[in-house]
Amino acid sequence: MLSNACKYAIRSVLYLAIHSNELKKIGVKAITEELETPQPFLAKLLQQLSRDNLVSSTKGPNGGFFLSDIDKQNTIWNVIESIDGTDKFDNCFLGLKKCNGENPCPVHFIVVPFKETILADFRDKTIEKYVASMEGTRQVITLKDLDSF
Amino acid sequence: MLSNACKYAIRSVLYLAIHSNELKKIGVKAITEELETPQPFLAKLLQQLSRDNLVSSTKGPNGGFFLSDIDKQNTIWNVIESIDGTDKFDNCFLGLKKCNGENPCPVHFIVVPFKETILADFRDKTIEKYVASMEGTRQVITLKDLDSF
DNA sequence: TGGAAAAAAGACATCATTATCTTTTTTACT
DNA sequence: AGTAAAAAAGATAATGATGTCTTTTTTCCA
Ligand code: FES
Ligand code: FES
Repeated sequence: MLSNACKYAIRSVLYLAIHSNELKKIGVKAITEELETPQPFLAKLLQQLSRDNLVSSTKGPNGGFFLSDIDKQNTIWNVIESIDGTDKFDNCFLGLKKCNGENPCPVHFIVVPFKETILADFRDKTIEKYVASMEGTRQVITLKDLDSF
Repeated sequence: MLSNACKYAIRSVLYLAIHSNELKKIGVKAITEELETPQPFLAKLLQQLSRDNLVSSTKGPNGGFFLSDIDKQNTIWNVIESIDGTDKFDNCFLGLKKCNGENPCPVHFIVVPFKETILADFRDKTIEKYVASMEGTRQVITLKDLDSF
């Protein structure tokens, strides 16, 4: 469904939402250590997210990445748009040209409710709200931050 | 989720289940035209399925692929095992090392019910039953076979 | 003002998936 | 027996995703 790149990106954004702010920036190195992702690869992804104004960054000593309050008003969906594009969400699970209820493949009516649920989650919640709801249910984005809340 | 290869394979098997039998074999060319898949690529996949006894075939004039009654007792899950392997079904949707309810990622409780539903569908229904239930609900595996039932 | 820290940018390398091409084997039919 | 049809097998190519390396730019701080 999502590429590795996109998974890394989403977890990075959530990580930054939880652990960073304008006053506490985090370097690529620290992020990759936490998320256990390849370092230069994640750097590229963060550059991309930065270009699309989904994360903020400053160069130089004590620089690093962080999420501003404005950044936190974006959604996971925006991250997916930036890294993977969202086309694939329209594809049929079994590879039919079109996914629709008129000519449904055998798993269509299993897949669509799932897709709608997760899509609503990604599209309608801001990063800020996303993180808030994670705290409530003790969900994690890295095994290392089990005790972060 | 599934690779293109696996999607092609699943649709081929279902296609053969519907349209072929010991007396009516179908060549690669005809199948690829129906399913709109790359011809030599699908040939490879059918070879693989044949090696794993998921489809039957005969060489020579009037030869081709078909599903025997025994073949129809297999499942979609067997096809996935043969082409993609089933490891990825255990992976976390957001790329965590492990997917489990103790350290769930933010979408874990959305993904798991879907996975269980579709997995049950793939694992517990024989191809034969699968096709039978398709007929009931007018589901398709190619836009071309809308009028096949 | 010089040096170091960090992101940004660009070029390059590796790998798996996807796809094609060619040759061989089997088999039916004349 | 000879020929043609079809799958089987093996070699090769193209593509995109993944990952790395090097250089440049920006910025802080001493
Ligand atoms: S038609 Fe296949 S998932 Fe909708
Ligand atoms: S932990 Fe992510 S899907 Fe289960």
